[in-house]
Amino acid sequence: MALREMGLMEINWSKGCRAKLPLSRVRFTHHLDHPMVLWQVTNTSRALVDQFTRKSKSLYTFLILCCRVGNFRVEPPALFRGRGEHPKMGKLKKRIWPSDITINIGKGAPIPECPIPGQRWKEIRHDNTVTWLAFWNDPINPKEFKYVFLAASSSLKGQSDKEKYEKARLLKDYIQGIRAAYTKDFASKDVTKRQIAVATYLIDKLALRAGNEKDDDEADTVGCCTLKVENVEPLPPNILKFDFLGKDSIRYQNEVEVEPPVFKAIQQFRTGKSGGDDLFDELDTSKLNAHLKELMPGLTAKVFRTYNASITLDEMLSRETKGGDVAEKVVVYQHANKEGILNGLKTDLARSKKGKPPLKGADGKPRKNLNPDALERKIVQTTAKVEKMERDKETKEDLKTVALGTSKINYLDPRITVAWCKRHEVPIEKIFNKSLLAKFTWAMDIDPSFRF
DNA sequence: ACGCAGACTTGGAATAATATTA
DNA sequence: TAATATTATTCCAAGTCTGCGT
Repeated sequence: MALREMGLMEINWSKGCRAKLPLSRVRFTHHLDHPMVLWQVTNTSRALVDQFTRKSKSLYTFLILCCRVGNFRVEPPALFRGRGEHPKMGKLKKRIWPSDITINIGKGAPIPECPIPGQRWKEIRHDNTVTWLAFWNDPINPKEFKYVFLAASSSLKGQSDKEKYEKARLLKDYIQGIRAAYTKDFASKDVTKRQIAVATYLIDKLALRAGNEKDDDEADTVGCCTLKVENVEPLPPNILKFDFLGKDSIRYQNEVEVEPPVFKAIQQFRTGKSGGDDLFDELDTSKLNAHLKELMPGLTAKVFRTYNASITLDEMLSRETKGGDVAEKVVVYQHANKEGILNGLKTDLARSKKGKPPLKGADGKPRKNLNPDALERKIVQTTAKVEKMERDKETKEDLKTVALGTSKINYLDPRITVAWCKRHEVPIEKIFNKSLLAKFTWAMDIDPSFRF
């Protein structure tokens, strides 16, 4: 790939050039094993780089990674909100000072001046095995870290995004075997094996998250491995009724028909336990992922979400695109996208649009008292709004009520979309907005025949 | 095996920008 | 032209997963 496409530019770092660079915008680093200058790109700076590139005659000494930084501001002091019933809600999030911040720059690079007189950085590191530019401890939970990373549009992020989708594509070659294996293990004599099999099935079929252990000072939410007995109710003959708070304290409620052996296994995992006990008492995410890794190199629980969302989009697009003009094809895409979400990630992406996480305060304090008139008006207004939404939902087949963006960003291989656009002569700008286009630069030159 | 530090992705809510309607 | 609706962007919380020391 050409340097330029990777967001890289080689420049001559001779004396003449040095004076012209807006040094206030320049950060030195050494990612990608090159001595390199990190540069927040603006039109002016891009023009300058072009100028240097043209003029330079002697040997290059530096690479400029011409890309944006993601979050370059520390979070200001505030009251911590948290989501759901968070034990630390309302805690003061204190100010971050330079003396809290560790920065990561190239060896021998000039240390950026500390913006507050009389203070200094906590630490200067020279670690080119990581991608962060700076970090500090989270003032709410000092055991955790906040980082400054590159923006999603950077080549570094693009590369790992691509790797993520390549891994999901690899799962295609293994999925049949994996499904056959776990189906067989539903009835295994070994409890651990049986639990692994059922958990993998739920992750695959329902797109549940892995479910790491959580501390007591975090909101009480669960994922697959941390499901409790009370979260999964077996309704004979073979329905499982799920009800739990997942990521971001979003409620997951779903009744699904499952294979009889799965139903039987769940019943058996529940026996002799009380509601608050772990359903999968033999399991945690590291055991589960260790097992998945034996089935496919690099396989972990989250890969299933990516795989299932992307494969669904790919299949739907190829099945449903017949003819029609660009506008009609865009509708086909939106529809496929929506179905993809509903089939694969219905669990929370779509659901989250409707219900709110329970935020009930301890005292259920009512909001500011409105006078009855205002209240009345508000109710009428809201009711009208709801009615309008109902109508829209029907007439537009619910297309607009599902946010298509979210899954596009994280779960759907952009090459599926780009290739489909090329095959059907739909301008990619009809599908991706500006930041998605920037984020998915790496996918734009894909062959039209690409299939996930 | 296990716990924990560390680094990275995911995702909803708030806010800002832009388009549409009255 | 102002009010309102829609879409894009920012913010930062909350997950996943790895690797390391014991």
